[in-house]
Parts: sequence; structure tokens; C-alpha cells
Amino acid sequence: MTGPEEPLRVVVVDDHPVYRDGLALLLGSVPGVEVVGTAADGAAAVEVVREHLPDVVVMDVQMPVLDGIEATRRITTQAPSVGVVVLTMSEDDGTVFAAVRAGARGYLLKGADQEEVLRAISTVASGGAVFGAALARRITDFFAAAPRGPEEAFPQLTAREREVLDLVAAGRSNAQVAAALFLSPKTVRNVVSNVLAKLQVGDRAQAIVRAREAGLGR
Amino acid sequence: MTGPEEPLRVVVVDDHPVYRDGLALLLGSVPGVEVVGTAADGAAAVEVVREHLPDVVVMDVQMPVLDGIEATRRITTQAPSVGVVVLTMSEDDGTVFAAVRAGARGYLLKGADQEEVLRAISTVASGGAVFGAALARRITDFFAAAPRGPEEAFPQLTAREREVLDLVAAGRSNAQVAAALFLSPKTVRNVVSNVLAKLQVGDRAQAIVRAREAGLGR
DNA sequence: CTGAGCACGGGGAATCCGCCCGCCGCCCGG
DNA sequence: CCGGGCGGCGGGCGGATTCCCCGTGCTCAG
Repeated sequence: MTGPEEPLRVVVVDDHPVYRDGLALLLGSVPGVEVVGTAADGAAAVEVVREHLPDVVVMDVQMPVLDGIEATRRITTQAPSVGVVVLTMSEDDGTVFAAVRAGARGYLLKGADQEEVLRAISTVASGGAVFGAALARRITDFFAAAPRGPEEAFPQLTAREREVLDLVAAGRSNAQVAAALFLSPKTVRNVVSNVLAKLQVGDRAQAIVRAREAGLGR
Repeated sequence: MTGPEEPLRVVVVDDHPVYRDGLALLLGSVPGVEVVGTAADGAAAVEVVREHLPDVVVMDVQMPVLDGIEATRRITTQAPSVGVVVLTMSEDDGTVFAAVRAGARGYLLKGADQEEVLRAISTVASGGAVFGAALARRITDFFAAAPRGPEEAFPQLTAREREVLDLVAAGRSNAQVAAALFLSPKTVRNVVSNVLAKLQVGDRAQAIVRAREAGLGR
């Protein structure tokens, strides 16, 4: 990573000529960065990327013909080694998630200054992921809400019972649980029975619901 | 952000003296970065941060007295303006999620080179979030898996079948579903039966798992 | 009109499941 | 030493669930 430095090969995609060429010029003037191509819509972007195989693509979202999300999906599918930084006006949750799901590893708002864009490009080129200031909060909030871990799940259960419940929550039958844990099917039934009692639920189905709400079975 | 540049005030936290002081020296030698404090454990880190209020804390995870996760939680709670970059050996999913939930906005492996660490510090100082190469994939995978909305779930099901499946996924028995939908229990059984067939699962439990993975039942 | 597809209702048999009971091995305090 | 408590283990039983039949009424296309 240190030394002569092959330049970072970048493609800029945006349907607004002034913004696109301005950003390309700006990036090209930075030592160690080479803009190897530009495109004004998603379809052209896919083509340019296929041709030049850059390290990073800086991608707008709102574009004619093929939007940036779909273009990102095609690019990351065809050439997973290419990092995509999405640069857009929208800080809408749906757009952010869609972009990341499509394979983007960077997401900045168009208000970002040059240094921020450059840092994002470098980070993404080295395989990392970056989210701009306006999004960082949403990202962390999202993590806080979603993967509410197995968090000391069900302390009233024994280790064995948690183990069984986890498999039950994954949809396994008692017989499958027994096979997986090298137990008699009858024993599994009893363990499940104890779990139902401790969870204060009436049947297996409700146990699955409770367990999955606590993050088990995945 | 451009101009005279107040220096970036950084605190380095790591229980390994060589690593801690080496990193501090390295960072301090960079123009625009000032190391205003160091700490060897989480409790000391919280104290140092409270005293100096830096822009960014570079935090190890494995530490005596108070680990980096908990220290991060306390710091981001007391001083939300302070950005925390976690720097650790572990690329374990649980650790990553725990760190982000605790409020960290950066997560790099200890193999990261100096440039990478510097970029992360800058990005985090400006409010962004960064994940190193080894984690980026997990992050994007996580996004791909988690917020999969109710998205036109199970188009192969009839409206009635989706309605029933939704209640089943909430843990209701056939009798409860029948009462809720003003149907005969026998009809509910048949509908559930059709759903099981269309979902290609063998029993109610697996249907619940599939449904909840698609966002139903909540 | 006629047949196909679907929602709805029903019956019976095989299966699965949860519950109650007893047994065994372990640990701990008297 | 020994007796109780607890978790893991298994048998037998009754109820719930699933599956595979059946038939009805409705809509829609040919």
C-alpha cells in the first residue's frame, strides 16, 4: 500500500454535466487519483465500468434510462471488485437501504466536501464501507433496533433448554432436534415442555414467536 | 472545514503499551492531528475523554477493568459529539454489532494500515461512519438480510391465505384464526394446509419461520 | 353451456405434540 | 454418609394438527 502508488482508477457517473465534469476535474487533479471514465446514465455507467474496470465508481442515484441503484446492482454483480460510492441528495431511509442492498459500500450526500469524497473513495477502494455524517446516525440507530441480540435471552432457561429452543425457533421438529443434539425424541419433548412452561406459552408456535422476537433461531 | 484547520483532537485507548504509544506517536506526527490523551483501560478512557473532550477516540475492545464496548457506550452517552473508532482483532459478528450498538461509528481490524486509520479518524470526526474491508461485506450482507420489507410477500398465496398466514405467524392456533376471521375451524385447517403446500414446508412451525423472515406476524 | 380455478365446509385416519409420571446421575448442605 | 433438589432422560396417554378424501357455490374464459 505504500510506495510508488498505482493511481486510484475512478469512474464518475451523474446526469448533470456540470456536476459530473466538475467532480471529475476535481478528482483528476488530486495526486494518486485518475478519472478513467464518466457516464451520464446508469446504462452507460455499466458499459464504462465493464470496459475500464475501475477501482471505484462515484454514482448518482437520480438518473435517466437506468437509475443509480439498479446500475450499482449490475456493476457489483458483474464486477464485485469494483467499489461503488453513492452520492445523492436523498437521505431517505429507503434509498440508503436500497443502495447498500444493491452493493454500494459508500453513501454520501451531495453536500459533502471534496475531502470527504476523497476519503470515501480511498476507503472504498481498500475494501471498506463509508457512510456520511447525515446517514451515520440512521445506520447506528438501525443497528440498535434490528439485531437486538440474543441478549442474555431467557435467563430462566437452562443451557440445554436454550439450545433446544434455538433449534425449535429455526423450524426444526422434535425429531430433528433430537438428531441434532443426540438425544431421544422423548427427551426433547420434555425439554420443549419445560420451555413452554417457563415461557408461559401454550404451544410450540407461540414459543417460536417469542424466541424469534428475542433473536433466536437465526 | 478548509483554512487554518484547528487540529483534530484524538484520544488513543489500548491496554498494550507498545501498540498504544506507537499509534499515539504515529498519529501525533501527522499534520492536523493532535493526540490529547491516552488510556490503558476503559474506565481510564471514560475519564480522559470527559476531561479533554476530543473529536475522536480510537478504542481497543479487549481491555481490563472495563472493555472497549462498555467504555464506548458510556462515552457516546455522556458526550455524543465524540466519535469512537473501534480498533480490534475480532471480526466476530457479535463484537461488530455490539460496538455499533454501543455507539461506535468506526470499526477497523488491527491489521489496518496507518492511512486507513487516519481516513477513518477524519471521516468519523466529520460525523460519518466507517467499516474496514474485513467487515464491509458483513455490513452489506446484514442490510441485505434484515430490512427485507413486507415486500409483496408470497405472491403465490391468495389474499385469504396471506391473511391466515399472518395470524399463524403471530402464534395463533387454528381456532383463534377461525374466530378472528369468522371462518369454520375446518376451513382454516384447509387454508393452512394449502399454505404449507405452497410454501413447500412440512409443518406449521416452519411456516411461521418463513413468514416471520418475510416480515409477517408483527 | 361447460369446464377450470378458487374459496369454503366437512369427515376420518395417521401423525405429531404436549403433559404426567417415574428413573438416573450430579451437586451440595447437614 | 446421606437425603433432597435439580437437570437430563425416557414411557405412556390424550388432545391437537395435518393430510387426503369428499362436495358446494362462485367467477371467468372458451
